[in-house]
Amino acid sequence: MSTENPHIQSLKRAGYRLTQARLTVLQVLEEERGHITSADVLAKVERVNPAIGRASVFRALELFTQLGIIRPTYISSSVTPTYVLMHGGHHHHVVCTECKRFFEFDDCDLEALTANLQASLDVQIKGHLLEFYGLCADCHVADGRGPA
Amino acid sequence: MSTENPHIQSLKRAGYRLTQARLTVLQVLEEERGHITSADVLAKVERVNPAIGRASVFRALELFTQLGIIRPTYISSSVTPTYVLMHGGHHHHVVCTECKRFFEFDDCDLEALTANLQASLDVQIKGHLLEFYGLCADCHVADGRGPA
DNA sequence: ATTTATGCAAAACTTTTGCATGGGA
DNA sequence: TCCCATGCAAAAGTTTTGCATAAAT
Repeated sequence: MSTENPHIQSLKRAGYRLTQARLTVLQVLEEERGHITSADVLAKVERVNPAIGRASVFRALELFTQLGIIRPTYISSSVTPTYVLMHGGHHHHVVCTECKRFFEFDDCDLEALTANLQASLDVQIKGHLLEFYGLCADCHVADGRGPA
Repeated sequence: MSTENPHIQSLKRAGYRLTQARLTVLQVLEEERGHITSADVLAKVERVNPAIGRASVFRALELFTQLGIIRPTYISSSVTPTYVLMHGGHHHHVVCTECKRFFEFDDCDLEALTANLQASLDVQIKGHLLEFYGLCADCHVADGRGPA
């Protein structure tokens, strides 16, 4: 992870220090291709550098969220949040509500809507979250749902 | 909350019993116009009917999520999930990341994208969640962010 | 009548906080 | 050197589970 890394730039630009804890959390997030839970981040950070404390991991996740480097989302019915690294501001999912698997896509074509909302509500929009829910190919074959 | 309530219909149709706990949680969710945290649901349910236990509230939230009646999401940098009732499949927000206020809108124009995804991924899409994040008029006036 | 769903209370986790100390800038 | 950020460990929350009982159908 070089110093030219855009997320590291975000940290520096905002005046935060480039500490071992923050850099390691960022490294773990970048090694993860999709979503990752806080528990997984904790485990992987510990594996990379056991000297880093849990609290610092949570503090980094919170800071990164504030800075827009990651976005916490829900992809399952569970209560454990997952984090996604924001690359270029676009990262979306189609989540199967049955098996919880998800598919990613980047193209969302929301520029017009964004411009519209900014004008009508007088807000500065910095990002968005778009998720579709439904049944994946495997699950929409036979789906009789009911009480266990 | 009448028996014709579509969410109650969903429960019945799926073969689940219409219990006090479930109906009360649903009532609380319907009284809430926007997002609500589990803690708030717990508190409001307790206010309406103190005889209902916490566990049942969580069980209801999980069941409703499975049935697509509500959707857990993240709207702040915190780690507490919030739940939104899904009305008619369209209900969106612009959330101010600073003051957490949010604005609603219904028009999202995602039909083309939906059709596209269904075809390319072979999924049956049943709904979607779209949220924009940014700064509201009050908050984008003076915002110098940085280390405390 | 049959079961499903419940309430309770304890257990299991997860996340946050306070504070003395270390490490970036 | 300065003071931001850390690690530690305990506290504070939150969510889940097991089980006997209540209450929907």
